[in-house]
Amino acid sequence: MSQLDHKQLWESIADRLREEILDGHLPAGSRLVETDLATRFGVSRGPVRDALADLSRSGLVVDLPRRGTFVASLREEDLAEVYEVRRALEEGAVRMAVARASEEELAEMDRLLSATEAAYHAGPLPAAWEADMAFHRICCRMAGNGRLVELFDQLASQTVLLMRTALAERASLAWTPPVAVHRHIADAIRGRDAEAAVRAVADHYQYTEDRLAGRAKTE
Amino acid sequence: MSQLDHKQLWESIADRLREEILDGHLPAGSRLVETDLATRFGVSRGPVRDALADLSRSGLVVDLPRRGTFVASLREEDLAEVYEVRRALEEGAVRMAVARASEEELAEMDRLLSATEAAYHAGPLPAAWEADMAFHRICCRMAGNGRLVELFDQLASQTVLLMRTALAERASLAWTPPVAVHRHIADAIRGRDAEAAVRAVADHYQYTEDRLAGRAKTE
DNA sequence: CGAATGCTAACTGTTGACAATTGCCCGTGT
DNA sequence: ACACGGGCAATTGTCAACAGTTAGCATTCG
Repeated sequence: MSQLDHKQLWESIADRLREEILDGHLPAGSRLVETDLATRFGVSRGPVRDALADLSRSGLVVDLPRRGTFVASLREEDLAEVYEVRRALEEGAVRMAVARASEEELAEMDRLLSATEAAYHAGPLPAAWEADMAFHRICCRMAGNGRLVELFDQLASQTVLLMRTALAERASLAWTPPVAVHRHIADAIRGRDAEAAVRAVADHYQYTEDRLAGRAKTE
Repeated sequence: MSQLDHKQLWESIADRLREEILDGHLPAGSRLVETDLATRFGVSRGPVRDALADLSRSGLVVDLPRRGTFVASLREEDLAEVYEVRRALEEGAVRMAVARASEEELAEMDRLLSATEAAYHAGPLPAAWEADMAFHRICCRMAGNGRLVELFDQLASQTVLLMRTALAERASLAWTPPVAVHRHIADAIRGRDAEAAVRAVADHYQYTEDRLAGRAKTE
């Protein structure tokens, strides 16, 4: 594992920035000045530019030419877009997972499912959301399609940022992960029932979208 | 439209490189030396790096750290991956398109459909493939989801590169766009029948995958 | 007093150069 | 003849500097 520790400089920077954005340390709309970041990380502007380009690809920052890069401030229509694409992706993912999931992966899925329930009952919501996302991720990984996982990860980070910014504006958006629905998905995959799995994912997202739309209206 | 003609330098370079890769002028596996490209385009290495990073995001080139960037040489398993993700994405896309497609977009779709048939009957296959891809693209655009279109475009360029490299190795992979299946999809969208549209897309990709798998076996 | 214009400061896009690492080639030893 | 090791060229990663552009502010004119 000598080729793996050779992490490119801009990757480390991107990781740290991503972390600071997702944990709210860098609020949405913040301006990211290349020079400042360069001095802060003790490097030149080159790697910083690369890191920002990567974050821009992930949709965590927006890059206005000649004007600078800012932490993305995603709106509710973005939330809807992200969820729509995630639904399409995950419906396909579980169909593939039904055909390919290994026993180890199924066990891992069960473990994450229990973790979600535990976090849900324990109380602190952020932990539950993290577990929720991990469950969705394993669903995509079980599809055995690297490109699909990559796209999901992009959408996942956007979801996290979205939840944070949306939540900062309106606490009423807070939600609890639907563990019961997750279990439907898990059961369908374990039972190798493709149609049921797809339907379970569709229900899941239908529920989520309805919920968000409902909240938006009641506000 | 004074802000649109200010195309970033690296964008123009990326466009030209993408073109040369997709039309086969730069064969798969070619080494792309930053210095050479810089002198060739009359710019510095900076914009070239940005352009290569963008192409790397699209999956058209692979970037080995400290070793260089090469035109991606995609294999048959990559083809399978790309088609799987495209299927998932487009199934979702047509479901949204059924709910949102405007009359103008439907007309555009019909136009592209006719163009595909015309190109198919005219003879030159590359033109037919181009029309085929344009049809798929309008299906995604009708979904009214910018992120989805972006992801589709990435997968589309990979598909083109893939078809070219695969075809160079084995001429037996040549195929003709299934215009009849396209018409099924178009009819379902125009008829606002979501389930039929999804089924039509699924059939389309099932057909394509079977065909590719069959060819691979008979060879 | 408001709006338009010119100035200033700051930041990005781009450039050229330096340093570090990699792969290759050749010589040497077995 | 072949494997191994050292030196060399080539190429990337990184850095510092320059020039163009943009936003903000003061000034001036109507």
